[in-house]
Amino acid sequence: MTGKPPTYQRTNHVEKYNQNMPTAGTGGQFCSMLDDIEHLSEHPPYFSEFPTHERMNFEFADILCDSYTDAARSQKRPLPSDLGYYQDANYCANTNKGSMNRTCSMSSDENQLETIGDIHYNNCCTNESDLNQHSMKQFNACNTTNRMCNNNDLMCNSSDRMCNNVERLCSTNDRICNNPEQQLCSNNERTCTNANRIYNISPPGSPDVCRWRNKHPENWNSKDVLDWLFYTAEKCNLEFSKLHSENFQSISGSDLCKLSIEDFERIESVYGRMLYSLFKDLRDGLSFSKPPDVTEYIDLDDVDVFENAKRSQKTLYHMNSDPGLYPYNNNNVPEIPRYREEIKVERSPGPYDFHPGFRYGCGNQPLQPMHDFPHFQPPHHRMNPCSSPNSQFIRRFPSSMSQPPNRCSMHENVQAQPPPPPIQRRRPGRPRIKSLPTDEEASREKKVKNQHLWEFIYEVLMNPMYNPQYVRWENQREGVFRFVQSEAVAQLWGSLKNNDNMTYEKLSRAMRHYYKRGILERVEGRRLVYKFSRVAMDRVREKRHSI
DNA sequence: TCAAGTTTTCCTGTTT
DNA sequence: AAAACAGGAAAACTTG
Repeated sequence: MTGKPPTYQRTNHVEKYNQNMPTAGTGGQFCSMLDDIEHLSEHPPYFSEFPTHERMNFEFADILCDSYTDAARSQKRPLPSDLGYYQDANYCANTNKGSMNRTCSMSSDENQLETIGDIHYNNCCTNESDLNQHSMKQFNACNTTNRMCNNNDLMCNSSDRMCNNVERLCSTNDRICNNPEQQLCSNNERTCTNANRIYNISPPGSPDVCRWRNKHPENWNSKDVLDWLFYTAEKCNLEFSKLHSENFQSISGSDLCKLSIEDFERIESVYGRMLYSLFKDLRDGLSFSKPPDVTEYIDLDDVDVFENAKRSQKTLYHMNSDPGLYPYNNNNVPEIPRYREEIKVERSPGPYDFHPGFRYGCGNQPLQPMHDFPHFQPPHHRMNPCSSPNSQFIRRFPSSMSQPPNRCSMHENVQAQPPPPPIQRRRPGRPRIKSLPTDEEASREKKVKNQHLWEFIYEVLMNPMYNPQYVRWENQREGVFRFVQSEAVAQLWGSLKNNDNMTYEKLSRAMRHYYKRGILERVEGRRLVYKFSRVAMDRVREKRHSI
């Protein structure tokens, strides 16, 4: 790699992003950037313009490279020889933030530029000397603590902007509390303007991902364990690529409490010791008060969004001023966490909550009209058993996850449950749809059902809301990916197909059909790992370009 | 209406 | 022991 990058010049859209950054959630940022793709296609992709979120940078880099390359080709503009330079700058930052060891390679070779958006799993400069060597310090140099870039012109000083994804989403509660109307309005404007790329479902970063904070680890379910793991990984800047999160997938909190440090090291060879130390603090060093009653459902017909937000102000945690469970001291070492006093949580949508006609924004900003988002329209007849056409309830727990014993108890006041019917074996094959949809519904569902499973999986992989929490690339260039929360992905797929009964077992069966059809290739000896064939990768890229 | 393609469901057995 | 994998069979569903 030779040559000196041209001087960076701030452009208007950067200003715009920076204005948006403090309050927009991940989806909002991502969509806002996509809005500007047209502009960016006219300019070399200066990835260092996109601070704060390495995953988003990474996904976005793929799109930007393709977009810019395509635009340059179509207009017969020469591709800059230093295009890859900026990518390297970007990925150095990513690596130093502890996210992923990956970089784009740079080449003036035509074929290389053809796939400039691909990811090469080469070595990436990981320290300041490497950056100096590449003369990129002025652009996006990272300091040795792997936490900050030193380009003040580009980076946001606001703690809001610098916070990681989990922090941002968790603190949304507080933002809503601080200024609910302004916040909700601005989020409405910003969030997910590109329906083709962002799903209309509640993000995994909704306040439920912090639910583990509310209870002793002994009472965590397997989802809480994963939420804690990802929170800790983000907080401590662990490298997701090295984190064996799948080994925690089926572990409950009580099981986790029983594990020794050796067990932790066995199931998580890289960070096991550190995780054990942090978990031990949670397990032994804290006191918890038993949470009071939790409202399971809320009747949306009676909800005024702003009133709901104001009401939440009285009940939700004040996380904005919360330094986090693992506040950092001057040495960037997590300190012993402290829990806040338990406060009633009136309602917080779960990561897999769906609601016909509304979708969730970021964090606890729950309700937004969904008319503009046909891509992931939740099906109308996928309703909670408690619901009725005029009274719709948000389901708090996904069907595949741990559920409260009585879904309807809040509204039915703990009625006695009838004895369970005798287990009957259903006939094999797909059951018939119970009710015929309306024309409108049929049209919408038709669009949704046009998407094949493998395309859905790819979209999820490209969505920073779900990657790496639900799925993640093992090697994006080769199309190798891994399920992190397999049942959660199955839930997403099931909701898309109006199928409450979808499980990973069934989803994986459908995936295995792809082996014969050449869409997927086997990855021997690795659980939950699949690989897109070259053909599939090419097809899905074509499709994305055509959007 | 039909055929082909796709997905879902159930199943048994194997591997990790 | 449990989860994941493998793949056959049958049925439901979509699309052209």
